[in-house]
Amino acid sequence: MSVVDAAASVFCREGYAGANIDLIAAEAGVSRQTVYNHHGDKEKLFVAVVRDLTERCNAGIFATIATFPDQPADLEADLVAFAVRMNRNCICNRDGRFLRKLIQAEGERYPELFAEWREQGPGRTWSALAARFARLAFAGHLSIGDPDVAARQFFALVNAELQITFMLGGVPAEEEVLRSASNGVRTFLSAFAKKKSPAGKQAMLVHA
Amino acid sequence: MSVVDAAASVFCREGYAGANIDLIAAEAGVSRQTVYNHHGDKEKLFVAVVRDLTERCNAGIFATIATFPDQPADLEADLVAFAVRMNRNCICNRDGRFLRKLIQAEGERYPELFAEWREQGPGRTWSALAARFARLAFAGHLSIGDPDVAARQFFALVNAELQITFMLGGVPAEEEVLRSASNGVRTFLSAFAKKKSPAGKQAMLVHA
DNA sequence: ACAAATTTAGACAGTCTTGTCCAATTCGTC
DNA sequence: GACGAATTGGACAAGACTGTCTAAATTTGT
Repeated sequence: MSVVDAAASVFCREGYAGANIDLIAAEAGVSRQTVYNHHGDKEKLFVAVVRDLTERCNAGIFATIATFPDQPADLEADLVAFAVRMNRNCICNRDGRFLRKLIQAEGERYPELFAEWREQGPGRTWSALAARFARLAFAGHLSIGDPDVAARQFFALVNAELQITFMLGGVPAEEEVLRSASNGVRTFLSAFAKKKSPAGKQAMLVHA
Repeated sequence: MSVVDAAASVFCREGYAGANIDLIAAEAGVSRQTVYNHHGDKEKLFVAVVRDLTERCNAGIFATIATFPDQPADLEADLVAFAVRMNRNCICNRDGRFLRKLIQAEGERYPELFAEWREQGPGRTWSALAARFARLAFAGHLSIGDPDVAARQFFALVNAELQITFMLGGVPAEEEVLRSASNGVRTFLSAFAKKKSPAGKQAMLVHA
């Protein structure tokens, strides 16, 4: 395991103040001196950890958004599958859990660092996701007022039942993720499903 | 400020490991020795802080749930007002923010303590809230499948736009809270509003 | 006003951590 | 195999923190 990875693990488990460099070095399988050679001091190492996690998480999120169902065969099933993918690959995986915890625990102590995360991360991923929902709406699959609001509500709904597990740093079981996503998507579609008014146009666009 | 209140503040700001007793004593306006006389050691003090916050937060949440609109004059407006009350009095206030942060940061280190919180807190408040939604549905105001799911989704929706602010430990502005609640309730009612099939019964029950 | 209880300031030992220095060893590359 | 670069282990000083102790000061109840 690389030094940065080991540091991420220890910073998350022990907090910034509680993390000690000896433990990080041991977990990385290198000597303490090597840690200092590579990263200067504890604070620089921490910054490197957050930047690394941010980058990897963003890459994962964008890759997953690329799998958003633009031409859904079965809209409900496709959205559930998308939500589960997002959870598994971005939210519940190692990087996602670590980054979330570091933001929550140390965000206030490093305003500029986490402002950077906010721009690079949520600032970009939310609009990308909103754009996909806007496209679904434009194609006649959904009836959406504000795509940004819809994207945030989609996310909130499919994670609604996992909040407490996330709070305690746990990893929800596969079936919990699926259940939360299924319930969330059902409610989401109840609220945003295309009204059946111009049924012909809807059916046409579905198969366009 | 009491010792426990000062300790809550410092534990939240600095993390458990980073919190030092001198600072807590200074913030509480007492000597360090008094802190030790009252609470034994750092770990006992931390446990006292979490129990205190849990108790106060639960009291606030139950008090707010008691204001749930059972006989709504204007269902949408009443639910928005309820959500705003819940946010202001339980989620965004000092105790709520502190307890959330301590759970996120130290939950894994004290499994039994936070298991206790989970039983006393979410375990009871969620069913209380679900019961109120079940009552609304029974009275014909909503069309709900599973009240527990609906309660969690309601909560998720009205907080959907505040997640990032919460993550960074900030306090959303009053207008943000209102906007998130309004958007959330609108979507919630789009999904769960009573279908207009037995309109007579619905109207009758509304004024019963 | 007096006695008991509590609080206070300060000193203290013991432990831990950070970050540096250095000599010896290992590694990568030619 | 040889040479330069990187890594290692260990020692080290400086500082911080916890938890204890004690004697003096202050508050409290009566």
